[in-house]
Amino acid sequence: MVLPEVKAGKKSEETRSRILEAALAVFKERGFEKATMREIAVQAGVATGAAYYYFDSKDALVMAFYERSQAQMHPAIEAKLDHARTLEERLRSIISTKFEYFAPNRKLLAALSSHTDPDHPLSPFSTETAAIRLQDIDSFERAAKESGVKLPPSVAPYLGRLLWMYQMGLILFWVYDKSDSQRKTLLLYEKTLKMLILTLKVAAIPILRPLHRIAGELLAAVYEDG
Amino acid sequence: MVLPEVKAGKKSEETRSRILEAALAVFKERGFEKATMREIAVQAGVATGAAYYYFDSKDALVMAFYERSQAQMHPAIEAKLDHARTLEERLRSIISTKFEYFAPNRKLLAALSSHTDPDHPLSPFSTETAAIRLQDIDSFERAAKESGVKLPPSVAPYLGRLLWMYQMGLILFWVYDKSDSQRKTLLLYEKTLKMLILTLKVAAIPILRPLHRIAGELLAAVYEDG
DNA sequence: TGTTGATCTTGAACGTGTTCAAAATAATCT
DNA sequence: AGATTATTTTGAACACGTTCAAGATCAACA
Repeated sequence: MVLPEVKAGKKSEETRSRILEAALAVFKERGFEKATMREIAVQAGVATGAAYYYFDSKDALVMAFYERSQAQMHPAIEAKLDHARTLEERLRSIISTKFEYFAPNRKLLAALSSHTDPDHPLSPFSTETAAIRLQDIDSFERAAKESGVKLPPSVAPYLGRLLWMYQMGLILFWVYDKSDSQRKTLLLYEKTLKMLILTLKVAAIPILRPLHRIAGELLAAVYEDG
Repeated sequence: MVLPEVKAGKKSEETRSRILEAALAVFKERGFEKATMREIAVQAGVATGAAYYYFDSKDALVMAFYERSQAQMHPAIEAKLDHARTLEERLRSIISTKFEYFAPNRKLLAALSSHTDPDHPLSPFSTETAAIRLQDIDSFERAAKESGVKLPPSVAPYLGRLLWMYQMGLILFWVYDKSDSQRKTLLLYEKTLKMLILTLKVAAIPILRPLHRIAGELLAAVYEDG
């Protein structure tokens, strides 16, 4: 018995993607929570159980969307990173790509960011989303490294993860931003990015040394194994 | 028709609290998600529907626990604030009280912090939890004000809310902290508190002026109405 | 082609949170 | 007390996500 996802089959693959498309359509119409598996199945022209033959759960449908998104975004991000110069430009390459790509499905993204529990499959911190997360963190690491930003060795190793966290916070804010056209998020994005760059610039002044030391100790301990 | 919560009745009040106690017991035994309303009702010696006569939903049971906790913690916190001197001591008064009080129910707290959606009743950002949140923010404001910390007027008005956010982050980390005895949280608490105090101390140096300006603009815009 | 085994499809059934009409009980009024 | 109203209690029923045994379809091979 071969797992359906792995199989190269044609008909099967078509049914699977018909179910996924139906799901995304129903999610868009009703929102994730109000969407029912029965309606998704009907929309896809299959029995309820069929959806579960191709996807483990309702959550798994969102996960499939997330994985597909990442597969499309990641190469685009890597390409943009090639042509960016400053750290600011690099960070913008990553973050803006995500905003633009997810914009049509901003509300569906809530299903992916609404869970803080690292054990929940859809949490940004779960093992299920680990592959995507690590890929993203890599991009941030590359952005930082190649832009030649200088940081004390006690915090430098964590910069990729910290920048990923920063971006996650922006996205979270965005998902629930009720201001027109999410203008508050745009503001948060612009201002915090400026602050970040500025902070890195002044980070080297001697009076901030003790802060670096404590931050380094903290990061080492918190990230020690997980 | 008088709402049952408002009524001063004796028998009724007793049933209500028996249901709440049963709920907390079952939550503790099975965890919030695996606990069923039917088991809670049985444990309380009532029919399933009775739980819904006294509480709007399963979530509402957690909310009742949260409100009861706050009713007990808030006076304790205010009292401790009377005897604290430095800002650090004041912040410790608030935060440590919460950790100590919630420790026996740490995992149940996950039901309260697992939702980032401000529209979810149990979210720390929801209108349902607003009363508790505002009370807490008041404590932080008082702590900051009375300790005479000097901040530029562009960011000073937001200090209470920012400190509340900081504490919320600590609690969130704590709830999911899998290290033995949550030692990572303790570390995060100690180090970040030191960093916070240190940051406020050096905040006045001229080179950081631009950061204050941007931060002020950001906070004003983000908090403009909500 | 007929047979066998893998793949796919079905829809009934389960346990869940929740609702609600009906019944039981308590409180109030005449 | 008796009647009337308000409060409390019940448990069956609903819609949901999910499971699964049974059947239908397809692929490979003799």
